[in-house]
Amino acid sequence: MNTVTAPVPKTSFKAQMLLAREEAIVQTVNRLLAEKGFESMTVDEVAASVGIAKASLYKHFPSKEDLAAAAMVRIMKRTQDFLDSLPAADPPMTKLRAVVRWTMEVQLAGEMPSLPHQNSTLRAALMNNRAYLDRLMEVSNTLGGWIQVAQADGAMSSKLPAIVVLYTLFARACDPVLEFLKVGGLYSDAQIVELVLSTCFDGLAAR
Amino acid sequence: MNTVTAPVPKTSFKAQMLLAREEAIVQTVNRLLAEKGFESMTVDEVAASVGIAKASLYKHFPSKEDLAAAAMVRIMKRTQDFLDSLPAADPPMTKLRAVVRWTMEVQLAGEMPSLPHQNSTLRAALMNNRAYLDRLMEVSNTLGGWIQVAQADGAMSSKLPAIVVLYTLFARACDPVLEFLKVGGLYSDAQIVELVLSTCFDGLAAR
DNA sequence: CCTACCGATCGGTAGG
DNA sequence: CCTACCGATCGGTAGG
Repeated sequence: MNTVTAPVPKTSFKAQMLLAREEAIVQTVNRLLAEKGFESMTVDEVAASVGIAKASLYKHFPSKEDLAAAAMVRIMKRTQDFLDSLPAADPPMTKLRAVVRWTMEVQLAGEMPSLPHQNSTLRAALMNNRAYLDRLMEVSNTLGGWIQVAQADGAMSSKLPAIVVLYTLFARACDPVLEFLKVGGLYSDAQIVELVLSTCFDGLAAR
Repeated sequence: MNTVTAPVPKTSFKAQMLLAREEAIVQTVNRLLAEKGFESMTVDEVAASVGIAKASLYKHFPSKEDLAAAAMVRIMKRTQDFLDSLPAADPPMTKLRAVVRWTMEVQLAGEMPSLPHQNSTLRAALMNNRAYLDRLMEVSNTLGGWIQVAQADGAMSSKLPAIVVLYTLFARACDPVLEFLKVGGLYSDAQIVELVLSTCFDGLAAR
């Protein structure tokens, strides 16, 4: 029994330490991407913030792009976890509002990595990253299903193609209006979320 | 007469050459800012694209930030010119839709410099740039007036503070949804503009 | 011997 | 206006 079970916690402990360190790294990268974006974030900064040597960082991730991609995979996982946590019985429109509200709260908390710019090296790296694409597809499929049902039951506008609605929901996760309003200081975070949520779902025109 | 008029075209010619060069520089910077953003745009790239030496660039603009600020001032001027060109008799809501449509067309044409990120050196430079702040204020005041009238006459939702509406309109100028839909290739530029315009003014919820 | 990690420095390139 | 070049800092990796 000892000869069988003894090595297990040994390797498990090592692997656990490794994973804990990687989680700390990715969490730091996530925060820095939210604060300053991919181009302005430096690898030295990441290492210093985690409290390890830069060379140690490269033992875990082979490049700066891979570092950022891991953070993008993490936020996609968190998003999917949130989607899975929503009551299945809720109307699709309620769930869609809930996820947009959640992404805005994440952004206001400084935990939403900003999308890479069009001609970024990160963009190209993400488009070749299977783990990221799989997660993105998973979230898109879940949201896409809800959008179609919401349009079918009349809660959501049927004038708009589902893909346009999907992109619009994604874009709200990095809407600069949230930051502008926060800097303005006139409204609380909760008020900002509800205001932008209203512009998104109800529109600017009077109803 | 000659002694009076002769020197005028001489200095005017020199100044005209200077201004023409500066306009060429700023136009190039504007395009590059739209393509890749401030952090990824290099000064060497601007010089090469304009067709002058990098050192010559610094004869006109003292820093990379000033180069970018000149492009931001230029787009603000273009925006104000467009606002002034709108028929004064048009309802405010019509004019607000027109300006959002115009900014989207500019973005799709690759001529809308993307907003600097939160913790960018450019952001700080712009906040200390009188010319930029004056232009921004001018555009904001014009739009702000129209928003108030549109809310008073019932065309625009009165639930939303005017400042939220103003920021939302500004944010549409750099909405990533346009680029995503363009990359998707399913819709023409004109269709993309009308679709996103609908999400902005009518919202995602059915009416 | 291995792993994990460090101080120091690599080749290139940024803004100026 | 250009060629040449700087202090610094970038992403990434050497040896120990």
